[in-house]
Amino acid sequence: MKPLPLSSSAGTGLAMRAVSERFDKIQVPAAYRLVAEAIEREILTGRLRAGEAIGTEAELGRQFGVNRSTVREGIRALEEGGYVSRGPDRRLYASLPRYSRLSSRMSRAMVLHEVTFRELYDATMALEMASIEHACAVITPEMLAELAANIEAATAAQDDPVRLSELDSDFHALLARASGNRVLELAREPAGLLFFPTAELICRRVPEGARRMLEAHRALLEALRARDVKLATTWMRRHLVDWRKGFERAGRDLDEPVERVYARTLAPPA
Amino acid sequence: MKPLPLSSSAGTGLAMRAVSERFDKIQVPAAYRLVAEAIEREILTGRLRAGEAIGTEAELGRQFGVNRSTVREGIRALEEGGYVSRGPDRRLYASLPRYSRLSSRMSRAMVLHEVTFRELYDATMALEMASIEHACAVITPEMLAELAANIEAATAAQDDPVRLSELDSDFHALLARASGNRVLELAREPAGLLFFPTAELICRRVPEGARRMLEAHRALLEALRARDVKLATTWMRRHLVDWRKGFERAGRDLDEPVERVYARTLAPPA
DNA sequence: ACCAATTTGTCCGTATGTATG
DNA sequence: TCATACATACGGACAAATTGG
Repeated sequence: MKPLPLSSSAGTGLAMRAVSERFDKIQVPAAYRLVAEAIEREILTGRLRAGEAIGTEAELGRQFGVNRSTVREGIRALEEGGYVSRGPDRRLYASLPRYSRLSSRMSRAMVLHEVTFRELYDATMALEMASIEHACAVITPEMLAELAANIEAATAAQDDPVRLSELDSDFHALLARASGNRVLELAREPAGLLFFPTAELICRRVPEGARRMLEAHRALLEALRARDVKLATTWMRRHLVDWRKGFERAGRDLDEPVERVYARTLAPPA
Repeated sequence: MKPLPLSSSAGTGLAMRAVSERFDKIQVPAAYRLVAEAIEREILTGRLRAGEAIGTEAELGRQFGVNRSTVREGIRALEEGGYVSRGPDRRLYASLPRYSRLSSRMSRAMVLHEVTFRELYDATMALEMASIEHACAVITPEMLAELAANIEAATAAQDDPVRLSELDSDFHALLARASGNRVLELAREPAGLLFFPTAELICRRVPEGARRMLEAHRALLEALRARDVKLATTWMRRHLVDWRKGFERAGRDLDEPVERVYARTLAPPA
């Protein structure tokens, strides 16, 4: 059994090479991969726009000069990547990879790599602070209304930990969206998908958990309304420190790795 | 041509449904997808560990009771997701999704969604500040040595913008790794893949660009050696503000969307 | 160094179910 | 209702690469 080269790959590819070997082993790309790359390239360059029909499998096979089975293999890869999808009529359409899909993949990868709650906590702290800071500057009345609706729903669901943790996730997702920064929104999502569901655990184990969470959310909303960055960031920090205290009071250790269990519940694979 | 439902999906799925329709349309999952999910589940739950052999296509077909072509389609999807990969012997092995793969896909998605350099800049600011802050606390002599080596290489390559921007990317990737927080490392990577390559442009257009970049990197390294958080964060902020000035002096506008061009050069779809 | 077995990559032909007109 | 077009899946076939004797 040969060890797979699972190169973690940070840093531009400077692969070590034995000096005795002058050339890399030549490898012919598989036909199905060439098909996939050709179609992907059309989308990446914009020649194929999202929503446009790709063509039938048979036609693609004819164009590429390969068998239909080969086309199908390429299609499967593209489908997984989110670059093509099937319409209601089962035909092929070009499509843009959806954020949510990518985020949940990242989350699952983090679970498999056994990241700890501490890593999750520290990263979330940085990302949520940035979100609220930017949101303060650019938040719209519509987003304020959505946040208020979220808080209202949470107030009504104070005794339902499951629902409450869902609403907590949503609240912070809304905040990120309110920041008007999609890069930030995207960056925080994978961690958020693992972090915020723990609110359920905390609400179950810590009596005042739900109350403190709601109190923080209300304060955050008020600070946003007043566009008071200082106040908002203070409350966000307090909110997250609260989470940490609750997590530990629930008998958990920050240095535990995130459980595999989450990987299953995450994103029912399409 | 029907509009594809590209649901952006923030907020827990509360899909609108016409009241007249009592049931969702029933849909049978495709066989190849069941194959893929079955194998993916084995890996997610840990029953199949990374590096373990999956079995031959023919054998899988026999076990699942489907045709080999169907197995192959499922394999293609899993391959794209990073859950299985081919060994040097072309056999199938379970595998963990690699960060770099996921990151570059995120980057490409951001390009396709036409995020702006401003979004990239603001997010990078937050993420790099957090990285350097944590790195200050936990950096190891080994990582300090790697950073020093990077700076040395950059000093030697002062007149080569391409090489210089590669080294800039690497420097910040190393910083993130030095933070000891893989969640943070992962969160910053997609933005980093788009942000730091712009150093090439800046070095070409702004005469003092390379010098200032190196100066900042050296100062960051010194601050890390001294474990001086205050100094380190100050320099990081200065470094990024410098980037912004350089970007604008190069005649670019922060509110431009990131070019499609990048999507092509990004991550040759291995 | 040669050979046999195994396995992948690709291709072909066909049957079936379903959606559209 | 019928006919067409298409995706899904199956079975079989062969060349090339790899492995193991």
